Amino acid sequence: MNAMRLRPVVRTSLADAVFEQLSEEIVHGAMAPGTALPSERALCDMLDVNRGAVREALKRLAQAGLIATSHGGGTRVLNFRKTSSLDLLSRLLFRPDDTVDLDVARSVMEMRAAMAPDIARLCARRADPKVTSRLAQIVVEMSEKPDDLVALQTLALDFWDELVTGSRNIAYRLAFNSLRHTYDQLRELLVAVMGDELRDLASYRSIADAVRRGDDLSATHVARALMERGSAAVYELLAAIRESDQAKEDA
Amino acid sequence: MNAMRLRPVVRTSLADAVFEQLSEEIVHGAMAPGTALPSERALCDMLDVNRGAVREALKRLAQAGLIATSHGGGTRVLNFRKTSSLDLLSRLLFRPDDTVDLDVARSVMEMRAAMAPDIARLCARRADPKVTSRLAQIVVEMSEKPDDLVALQTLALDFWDELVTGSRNIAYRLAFNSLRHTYDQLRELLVAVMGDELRDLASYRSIADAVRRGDDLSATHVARALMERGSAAVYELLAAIRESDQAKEDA
DNA sequence: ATTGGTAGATTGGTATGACCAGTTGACCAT
DNA sequence: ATGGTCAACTGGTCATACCAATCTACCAAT
Repeated sequence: MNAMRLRPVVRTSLADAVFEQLSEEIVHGAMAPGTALPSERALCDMLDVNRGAVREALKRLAQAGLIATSHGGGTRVLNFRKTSSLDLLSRLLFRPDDTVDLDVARSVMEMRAAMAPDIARLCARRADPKVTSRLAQIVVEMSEKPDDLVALQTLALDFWDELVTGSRNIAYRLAFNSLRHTYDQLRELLVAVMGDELRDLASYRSIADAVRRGDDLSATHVARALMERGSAAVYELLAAIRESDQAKEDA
Repeated sequence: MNAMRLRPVVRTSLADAVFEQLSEEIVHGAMAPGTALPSERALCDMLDVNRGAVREALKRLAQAGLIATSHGGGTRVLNFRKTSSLDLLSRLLFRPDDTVDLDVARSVMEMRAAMAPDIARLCARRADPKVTSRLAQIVVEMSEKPDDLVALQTLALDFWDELVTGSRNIAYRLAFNSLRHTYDQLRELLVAVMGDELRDLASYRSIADAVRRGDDLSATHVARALMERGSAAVYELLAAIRESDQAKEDA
């Protein structure tokens, strides 16, 4: 009986908690680039933790491109739009009030739509038997549960994961990781509206076939069409949400 | 007189030095995912630094998606191909012997070629007067030094930076940062071979005009053609290097 | 008026040693 | 086979120094 469905308990270290607070403050609080952070010792007092925890958090912030420290000169906030990498995306997705930032969601959909056709193209050019058979297998699994949207969503993500692997492009590989991580936080919200894309088994099969044949043109075009279906639906949803938010604001 | 051309001296903190060593070991040494790292105390002995420095470095590695720590359970190496973000790209570009990893270089060129047309498209749809005037200004500056390839390269990067800003897509914005950072390390190597692209002032002007007019189709097509010119040249160079390496290996 | 020097306060960087808190595995009782 | 216990190990937290770079303000020399 799996009825109890338990989730792992989350333990958060102090350094991680400090990182969360400060990164939130930087990306969502209005800390202008160039602003000086409080000194490490001051942060210790404010947060009531020891200096080691603060320093570990600051190192992470620096690694994420959010701050820059200089020995003796203090710590400053950077313009993360210029210095951060894609992994920041998932932190930008939710606003402090836990609502979704629609611009971020739109950005993700746009980028995946641009990347997917090229990923399919490269995969068709370079894929090895291992990848093609994995793709075929995923298509089979999709065909076995044509009505389980949640399962289809997972399988579709695995499908794209495999395509990315087959594209042998490390930049796509790393970018995909960040996009997927961000998208994962939207899955529940999008699973229904993207139903048309997820149920389009013919397209997935067509891509898998094109990859097997090495037909990069076909893979590109089918992938583009597939992306456009899902994207269009999502853009409509985002527009609808935007309107409804607007209405609330007017009230 | 700027003849002496001095560069800032680099100071490296202990934590940063530890981070460099460990990350290098993980991405280029053959540390299989799942491998356990030595304990923090063991690393202190091996590296002859205090534990704080080690922990700060480990926090950075975890932030970069290279390792995962569990309280009491040790620290393990992750599969960075699945857990890292684009900012790892610049670390992958150079091999331990300081030669360029050609696959990484190719990946960067491929991704920029796929992103650029869509960035131009979105910018044309959304650009505001500030962006369009900045673009026009950059084109003017490019026209003023049509033979200074190094200057043109910088201006071209600024041009694309501005297009990315105008696209109002935060995902592109962050991805571009990482790609640019990686590309910057290749600038000297590529400036000559990409001369055709960099000197193609007509295309840059055409894109800037299309953006101003809001002509997204035109912006897309010109950008695609522009990218293809440079990419083709670079792919030829990479193939040539590969052959020459092969020849050396046979000798 | 500009340049260069100095001293003190402030800030980040390093070091040590201790203790808390989970994990693991071996051993044992049931 | 299951669950309990304990010792060893590993990461997490803490307090307290002290070193090293910087900033500021003030001062001296040119």
